Amino acid sequence: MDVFSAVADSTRRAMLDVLAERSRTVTDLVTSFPNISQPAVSRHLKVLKENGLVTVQVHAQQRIYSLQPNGLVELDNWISKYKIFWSDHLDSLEKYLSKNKENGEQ
Amino acid sequence: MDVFSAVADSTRRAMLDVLAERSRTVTDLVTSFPNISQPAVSRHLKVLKENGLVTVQVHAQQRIYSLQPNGLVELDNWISKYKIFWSDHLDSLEKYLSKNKENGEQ
DNA sequence: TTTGTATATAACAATACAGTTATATAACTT
DNA sequence: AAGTTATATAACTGTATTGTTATATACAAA
Repeated sequence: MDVFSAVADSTRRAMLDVLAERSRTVTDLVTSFPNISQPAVSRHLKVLKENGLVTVQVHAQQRIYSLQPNGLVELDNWISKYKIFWSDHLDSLEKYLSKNKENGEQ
Repeated sequence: MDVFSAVADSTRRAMLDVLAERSRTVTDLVTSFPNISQPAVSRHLKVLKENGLVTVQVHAQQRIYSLQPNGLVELDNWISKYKIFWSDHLDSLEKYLSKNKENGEQ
């Protein structure tokens, strides 16, 4: 599975959100996601790890998962190829902003 | 299906690449993707359209598909939430670049 | 050294998804 | 009008993915 599919799952994206607050053990995450079982959480974490989205620190029996940017950078690089296609939109935004500035409107 | 799943499919990403070169009819795209059938192409285009990744212009019996940035902007916005997590990496890149500049490389 | 805690993996079921062929729709051509 | 071209949709199939429960592993605690 690649990083695109890794973030395609909404549960995994929610897990990234939780990990963005702070690092968590698997048990912490199981508590944060009462809808799904512990094995399901572990497997999601495996996918996230395999795609450079989280790292693990071993701490006795606990595994502490942390957000890692690598996978997201890969996604960002992919998107950047297409950014030229929304320069028009940005231009429009710039025009809109400068026009309103002239008019004294926020 | 959301925009994350829309770009999770490698064929759809390849279609975006082809459309990034220039707008195409469905038949053009079918030619560009000899591995898959015309109905498969049409369904991929439907997914891309539903997620703001392409637009369609009707031209007689032909449909001309063009890349549209909306869906990609949505993805970019999502990623931007996490960009703070790779500021360290960017710092490293800056250091790397400035170091090589000093050394007269590249 | 037995019991408990934390996590991962195996095996399986249900669902989602991408592919196919066949067919429908709609516009152009003759 | 009849045939052709361009695209979409329907129905179906195979595979992938997510979830489950049961179990294995590995360390900690008593």
